[in-house]
Amino acid sequence: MRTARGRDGSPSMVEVAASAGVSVGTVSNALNHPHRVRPATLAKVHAAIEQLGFSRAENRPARTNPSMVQVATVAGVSVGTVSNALNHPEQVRPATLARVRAAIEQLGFTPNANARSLAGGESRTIGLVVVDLGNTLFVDIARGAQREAAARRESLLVTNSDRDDAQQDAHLDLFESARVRGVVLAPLSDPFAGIQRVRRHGTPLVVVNYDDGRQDCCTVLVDNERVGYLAARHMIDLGRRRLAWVSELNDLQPVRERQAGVRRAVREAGRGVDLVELDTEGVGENHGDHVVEEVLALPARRRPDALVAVTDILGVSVVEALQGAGLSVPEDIAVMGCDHDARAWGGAVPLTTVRLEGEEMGAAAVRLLAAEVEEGIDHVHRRVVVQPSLLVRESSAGRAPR
Amino acid sequence: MRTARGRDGSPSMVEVAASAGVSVGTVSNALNHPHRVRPATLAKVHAAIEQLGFSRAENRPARTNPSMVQVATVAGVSVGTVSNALNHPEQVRPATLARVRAAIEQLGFTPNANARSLAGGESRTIGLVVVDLGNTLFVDIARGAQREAAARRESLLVTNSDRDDAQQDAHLDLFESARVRGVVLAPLSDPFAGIQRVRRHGTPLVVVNYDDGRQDCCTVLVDNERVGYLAARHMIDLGRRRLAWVSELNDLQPVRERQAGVRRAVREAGRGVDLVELDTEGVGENHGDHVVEEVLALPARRRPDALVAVTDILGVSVVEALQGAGLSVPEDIAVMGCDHDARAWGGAVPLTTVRLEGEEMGAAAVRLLAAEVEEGIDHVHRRVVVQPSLLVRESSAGRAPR
DNA sequence: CTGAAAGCGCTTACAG
DNA sequence: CTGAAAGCGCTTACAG
Repeated sequence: MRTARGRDGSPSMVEVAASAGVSVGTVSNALNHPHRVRPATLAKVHAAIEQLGFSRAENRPARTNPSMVQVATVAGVSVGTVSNALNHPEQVRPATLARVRAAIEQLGFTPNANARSLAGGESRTIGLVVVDLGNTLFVDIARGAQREAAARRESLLVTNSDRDDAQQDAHLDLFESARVRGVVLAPLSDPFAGIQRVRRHGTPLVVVNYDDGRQDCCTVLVDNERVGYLAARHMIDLGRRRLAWVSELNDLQPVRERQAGVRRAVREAGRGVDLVELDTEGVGENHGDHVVEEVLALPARRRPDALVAVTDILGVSVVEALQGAGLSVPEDIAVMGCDHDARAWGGAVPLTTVRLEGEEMGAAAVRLLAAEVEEGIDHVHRRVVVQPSLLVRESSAGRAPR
Repeated sequence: MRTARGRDGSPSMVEVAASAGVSVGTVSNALNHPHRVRPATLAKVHAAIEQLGFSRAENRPARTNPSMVQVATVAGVSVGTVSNALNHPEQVRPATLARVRAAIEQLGFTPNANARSLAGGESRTIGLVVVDLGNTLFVDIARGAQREAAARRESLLVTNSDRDDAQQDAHLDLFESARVRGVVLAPLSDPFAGIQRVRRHGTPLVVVNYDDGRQDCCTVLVDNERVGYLAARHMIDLGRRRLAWVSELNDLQPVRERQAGVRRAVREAGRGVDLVELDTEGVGENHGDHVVEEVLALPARRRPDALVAVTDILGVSVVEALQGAGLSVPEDIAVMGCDHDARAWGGAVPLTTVRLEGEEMGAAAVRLLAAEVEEGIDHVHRRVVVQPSLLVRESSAGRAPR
């Protein structure tokens, strides 16, 4: 078993505690708040400290990183050569390189990125400000951005604005003051102000998942029209003929676009396929109930045989309400959602959905950022539209034969 | 409507596109890949560019942040005074302060945090390395850490190691090279190597959600024994008498501890309450089926009336399997999970669970880090155990009367 | 291939 | 209360 020793081999508090026959917490108190410890115990602890030669100073070394000057001294070269060994090793004689690397290893040298960025005038980190890490889509975006950044030998730093505009601004400023190479923003609402905030400094910026229609910066978007189209088309392909679009009727861009896609699929299908649009007055976990009442109130021949919900959360809610009313899914009514939201994965009937490909979105954002950095003054903002994909599960297609 | 103009009022590509009657993409192509654009269109775009006085250089200003020297010049003071205005405003005469602030505002000055950290020798950002952002617990931890950091006027930067030790190491090094004030690590597995990696530089470090038993650093832990105890105790309080512990039988610390808590609750309940322990051979989405078969195979008088699953994911799986077998939850058998995992929120029957209080854990970690920074050489590592709490929902208590 | 020196944008004693 | 100057730890031309 490894024992808990300081790097110089001095005993740790764990060993003191063991030797004194008390808990580590008691040792801590004995050192910091001796009045909280009974005199007898205090004596035992001090005896153990004495015996083991324990010293707090050795136990927790002061924070100190060796600098390039020290590396240079140990290696017997100049600071410039250490820098070259780090950044342009091909320009350094192999023997020298070896000496420098040995010194780096020996001292445990970790370059100071702040000094590096200051002197070199560039940073290799990208900042990602995300509206809600509780939503799977944004975790996927972060994952994809991370992957693409790593492939380009850049680091990704994430920040969660948690649906708060003030935090979002603070995080944009944070990355600006860190002089990151660029910022990816997945905003809560119209990011106009945020964009200005970043761009007035000329910092490259990519906005993800929000189309402000202005093209002030590069953008990565979901083709939401296609989300709706894929969903409705799937139901039609399964032979369903009376579709219902289940959504809150609001003006949010993604909602409108998905609805348009559903309508197009129904239109393309021609006669024989109908569409009814049902308002849930909300997209929360319980908003399925209301819609299901509406569905059941319809005369049998007009009752839909397929429900497409605007989100997975809503879709799950609808499935539950249907089952609660004694209907079976998908036999009586097929149901699906949109988003591929992990919070909807636990349902009684696995929900068919349209997946948004967050990882691809995150990766595309980092690629756009890299392009903007490379192209410099010649850069022209682009928009990338990531295509969603259908994910068929039981709520539409039924249980696969085993 | 706001129009998309550069900060100097020059026209944007959007306006060029509108004026030429083409899409923004076409303008982009006309500028960057003229051969892709038909000559007639090209002419229209160039005419519009001519007419509007559009210039790419103005459209995307080169990246340039004003420095304190420029602020000082505009304000008519020295650089040191600007610095004081920023960091020790109480030491600056009000009139001077106002001039400096006006200059900062006018120039859009954002201090360079790298230079600041280098000169001042300290940073106000904390790094959080998290094992899996897809798991709600860690998102909650990040949220709590963020909140506590903000309250202390520090920034939190998050990194997702995505269950990959190599990434975890890379992220620890990243934060080390950024000379952050301290690091919070929620590790995948035994973090011994990672801890050494950070601590050899004396960087403050707090480990969350992993008890390595060595006390080399401050730690924030869940009381997993109590997780199990609360769960079993809840079932017993509801009048259930034949409990089953449903879990993969493995040696993971949290699993062992939760099991111990369940046993203690049953023991305390005395005669009349039994416990059977069922092995799921996995904790995935489908591992409930196997256990339910086992349950149904038991003679009626030994069949459990309450199942406690080690995780929510498993709990949801168990509920589904029971319902699939025609049993009702909680009437025939009450079920609950542990973790309060958002991925289990969509189930047909809302799952009773024991919540891990991730936000509190994240906040506690930042507090420990702050204490370590303040106490310096006198710091002694502490461990904070965060108490879980019971969250009662339908799967154990049934539907609340409406 | 290597070294000496300037400079990145700040903060912090220290004078005044 | 304000300014001049040193220095944080690097990178980058420029000499040699």
